[in-house]
Amino acid sequence: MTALPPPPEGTRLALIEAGFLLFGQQSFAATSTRQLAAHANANIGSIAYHFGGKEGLRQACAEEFARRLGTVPAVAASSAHLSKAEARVQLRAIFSGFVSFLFGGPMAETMLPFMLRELTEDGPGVDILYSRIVGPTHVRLCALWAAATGQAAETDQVRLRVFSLIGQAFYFRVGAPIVMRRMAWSAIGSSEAALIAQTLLGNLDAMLDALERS
Amino acid sequence: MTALPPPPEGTRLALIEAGFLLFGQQSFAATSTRQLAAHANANIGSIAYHFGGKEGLRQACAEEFARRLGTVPAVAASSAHLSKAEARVQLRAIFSGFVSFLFGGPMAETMLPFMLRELTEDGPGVDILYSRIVGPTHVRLCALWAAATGQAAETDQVRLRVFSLIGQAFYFRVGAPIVMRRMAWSAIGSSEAALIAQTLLGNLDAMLDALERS
DNA sequence: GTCTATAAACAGATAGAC
DNA sequence: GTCTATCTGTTTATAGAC
Repeated sequence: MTALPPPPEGTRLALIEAGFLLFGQQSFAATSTRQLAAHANANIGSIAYHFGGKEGLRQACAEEFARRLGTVPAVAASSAHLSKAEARVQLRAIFSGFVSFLFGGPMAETMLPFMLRELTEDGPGVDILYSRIVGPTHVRLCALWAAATGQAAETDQVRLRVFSLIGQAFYFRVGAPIVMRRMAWSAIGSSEAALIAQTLLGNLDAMLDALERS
Repeated sequence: MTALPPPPEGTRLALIEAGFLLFGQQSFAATSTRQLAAHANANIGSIAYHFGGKEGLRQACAEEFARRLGTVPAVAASSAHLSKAEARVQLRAIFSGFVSFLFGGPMAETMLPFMLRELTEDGPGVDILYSRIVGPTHVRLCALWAAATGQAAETDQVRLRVFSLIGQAFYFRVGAPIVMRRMAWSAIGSSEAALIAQTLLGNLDAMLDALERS
């Protein structure tokens, strides 16, 4: 078993936290090393010392993001011998947890905006996120979907269906500024997140029902 | 009837096109006025002359985006007296058109990345996009949804359901780097877009069926 | 390992010739 | 309307004291 990297501490950690916050809020390009150092109560030179430069800090943020996500209790590892009903229950639970993670999870505040930026800027975080988190998790979700519907897991159809499921939740996060206007919400707190989750779980049931009937 | 603003021409147009391309690809902050001028085959001073500065060019890009979207044949204006079946047909057509727009439309190449950036950077384009395009269109979609399901249109439930529908398509665009890896696609062309549309139209039917049965 | 001073490049805005 | 030269400020990276 390979040793996991140790969590960062001290100035190094403070700079990474500043990176999550500022890169996420303002984008990578718009954030200056002076701002980063100020938020971390460090000096400008410390960025070069610890990470080699601004780009190195970005990389370190992406790796720390993946490291922390890796410590979250993963979705059920095995779904080979689940009944349809059991698989549906698990899917609902995972999906519901995903919505909570997006809108209220402990990492949602700063780390998630950072990763959303990496995605839209096609930064180095995308590779790390996909290979360590999204890829493996998507495979497991496809297996669960297959167990819940009786379809074969590794088909384009199932993969796309699972992405469409994730996308519904994801949009409410990325498109939050738009959604909030239309819903006349001033923020998306726990009660708004509950409404969203309710809508999306309804969709999940509708999709599963439709596939079971056919 | 208020006169519509005339389409921009010449250097002004060239700068706006450069803005779509570069702001969309690199973000607003990462794009320099020199780059913009070079892509437009203009000089640096022309940005100040035509738009007052870099921020003014961004605003002009957002306005031009909305102006062009406004020339696209709008979704059916009236849906008051549609049967459930007719409303479903219209919803399917609009939704299918939305997927085509996202992945193959003439504006998809440069203007859409620009607006996605505006969304994640919460730029001035969001206001313009919402008030002129998204807001009115969402209202009409809710009316169609209501006609197709028998629900009342202007409820939180219907509004969120319609957003969840849009979000499915939207995700495939924003999360394209992720999706392409998992699907082993090198690009999302028309055949991949057709697969996505097929998946999402299946979801739409499943949702409508579920609501009709209840 | 921390911090400061400085260098070299680059930014956006502007004044003014044409 | 177009283009150039320049001003002023800021950027990242680095060298070197502590």
